[in-house]
Amino acid sequence: MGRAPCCDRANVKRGPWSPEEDMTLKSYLERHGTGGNWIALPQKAGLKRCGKSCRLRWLNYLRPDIKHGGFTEEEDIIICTLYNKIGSRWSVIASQLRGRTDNDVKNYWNTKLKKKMMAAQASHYKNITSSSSGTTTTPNTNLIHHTPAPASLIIPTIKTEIYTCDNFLAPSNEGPSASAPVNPCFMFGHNTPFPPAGLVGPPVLNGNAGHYAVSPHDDASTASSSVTIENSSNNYVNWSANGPGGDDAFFAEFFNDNYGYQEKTGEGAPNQATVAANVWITF
DNA sequence: AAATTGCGCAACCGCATCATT
DNA sequence: GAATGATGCGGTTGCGCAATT
Repeated sequence: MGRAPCCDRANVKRGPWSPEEDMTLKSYLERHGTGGNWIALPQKAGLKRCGKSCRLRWLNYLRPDIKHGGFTEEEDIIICTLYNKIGSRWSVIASQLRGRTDNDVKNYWNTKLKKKMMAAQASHYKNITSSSSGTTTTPNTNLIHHTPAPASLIIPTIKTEIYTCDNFLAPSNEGPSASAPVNPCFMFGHNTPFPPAGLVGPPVLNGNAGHYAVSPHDDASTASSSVTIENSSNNYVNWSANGPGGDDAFFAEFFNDNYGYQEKTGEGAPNQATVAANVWITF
């Protein structure tokens, strides 16, 4: 047996609210407040509506200081950022935007912003592929895209993903695994197309170590370089290049040339490049 | 001009969580 | 601790309008 409905559907009005109903509800709430009980409110206010419907109407439409439409670029960024971070928790996202309701943000995302973001992604990907050598390559959906993000829509990705060198195992060696982290097919996998579309290379993989990235100048038999991409509020790329022939300079140059990362200078930040803008990652 | 399609938005539904008894 | 009721939330639906055919 299902749960009993919150109100008698046969005796409540449904569908769009009339201006008279709006006025009745608004004036009642302004005079008495909710009284802590939405279920009893419609009867007290003289409305033939379900309490839940009254609550929704008030929160999404009648409440003072509600804004409708006209989302700004700044709001777009906040929504995208938070959606990346926490997913579809619209009430939390809406709470960060003055005058916006969860319903409004949800509708805006589903009807406009999602498409806008996807179009921006597609455009950015197209730019990358069109600037490559002209050979046709299969789009790599795990490719990591880097700045600059499309000027019209910067998508700050807050999702924290830390990849260590072990995440770059070659598909041919390891095969897909449900529990394995997403292989970004960066530039260190065995038998993965390299360079990825639009990028130049090649660093080569140390075949013995299997998991490690090494520069073309490293001694592949002994070097054990690794790269960590930390994509969070303190976006940066880390690398280490240990062992004989380990080539820090190569990685510094590689990230600078291909992604616009600027190597940090000074003590305390060796082997680390800060990202000039936000990192944009497609999974 | 009429029919069709697509879009935006308000509202509804049902489940999850919280509060009270 | 269990049962019950109220509230909050996210997914979905359906209507009205505009654009397109």
